[in-house]
Amino acid sequence: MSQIPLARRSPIPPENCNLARTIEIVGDRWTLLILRAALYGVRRFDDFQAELGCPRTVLSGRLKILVDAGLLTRKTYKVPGKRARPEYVLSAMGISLRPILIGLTQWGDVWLGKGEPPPISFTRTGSKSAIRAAFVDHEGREVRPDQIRAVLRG
Amino acid sequence: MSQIPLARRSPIPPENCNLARTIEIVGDRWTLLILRAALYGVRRFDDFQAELGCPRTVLSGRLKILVDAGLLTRKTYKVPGKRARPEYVLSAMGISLRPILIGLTQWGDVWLGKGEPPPISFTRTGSKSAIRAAFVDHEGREVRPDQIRAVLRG
DNA sequence: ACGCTGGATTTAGAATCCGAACTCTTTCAA
DNA sequence: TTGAAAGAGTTCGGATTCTAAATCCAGCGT
Repeated sequence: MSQIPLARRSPIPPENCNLARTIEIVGDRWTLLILRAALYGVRRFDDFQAELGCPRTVLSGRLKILVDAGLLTRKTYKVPGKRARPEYVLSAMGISLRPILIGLTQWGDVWLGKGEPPPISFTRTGSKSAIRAAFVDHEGREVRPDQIRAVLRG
Repeated sequence: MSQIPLARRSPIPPENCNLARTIEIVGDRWTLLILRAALYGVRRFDDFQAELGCPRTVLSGRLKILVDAGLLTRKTYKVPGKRARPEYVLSAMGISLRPILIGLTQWGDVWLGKGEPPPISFTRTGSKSAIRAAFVDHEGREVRPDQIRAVLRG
């Protein structure tokens, strides 16, 4: 079934791979859920907390990490008649994770959705048919998974 | 900068979302690295361990989770003159995560690669130019990020 | 019988997680 | 002027989970 030939080691040690550095940042339960919420427009501490139901200590720590890493920007907002408060807004760096989050969602729809239609799907503006995360070449044409080749630098 | 309008909650509670179920499985440091190695062809316990440098207890537990979830299949291999051993081979379910791993890698290349060219890149078979993660419509044509709309079921 | 090898569990200590309560500051209302 | 409310955290034990290292176990070759 698997077309992947046996290997004892990967061609690139994980710690040299940018994937590992990425996982350092987003590779945990809460962080990905925080980013999901942020992509839907959630920005405030208590809103994140109500959304995730995670301990406030953990949320506070994760937000700090995401700000330090540059995925979130800490700004100040002020509702008239209320005191100024911080809000956590996605940076371009954070927004660019959107295809991956949607890709993960769609993977879950396919493999974990128990026959039910997915609760949320994505379309092009003004169209009805669904879009999906995929790979494209430099001209914007889809590259199917079996056409993908890895190329080592060297 | 952010075009995302403020929201107090996401339109779908995380626990109903297939993304959350996905994150339950792959949302930790080691699991994603295990899948990375598996996609490169690593299959055996000690090879995974040497590759990741993670505690054997953790590896053993994670492999069990991935087998139970259906991403890995536990098979038996036998080198003549040695005893039979289990090996952990990606199922179709596991292999279909490859685009996401590649997407994460490329995200890291862009945002975390310190000016260096990425150690590994991806192309279409027989081509030289790089591919990238994006969205496509049902005909395989790219949809730009600002054209994406989320549609709720109901 | 003995050691080797690869897969996996045991153990003890460190780090992390969790929930609940508490702090701090400004604003509004009595 | 006193006090309650709101939002964003921090503090605090106790429960999990992680880590590293040692150990166990089964079959193979000698």
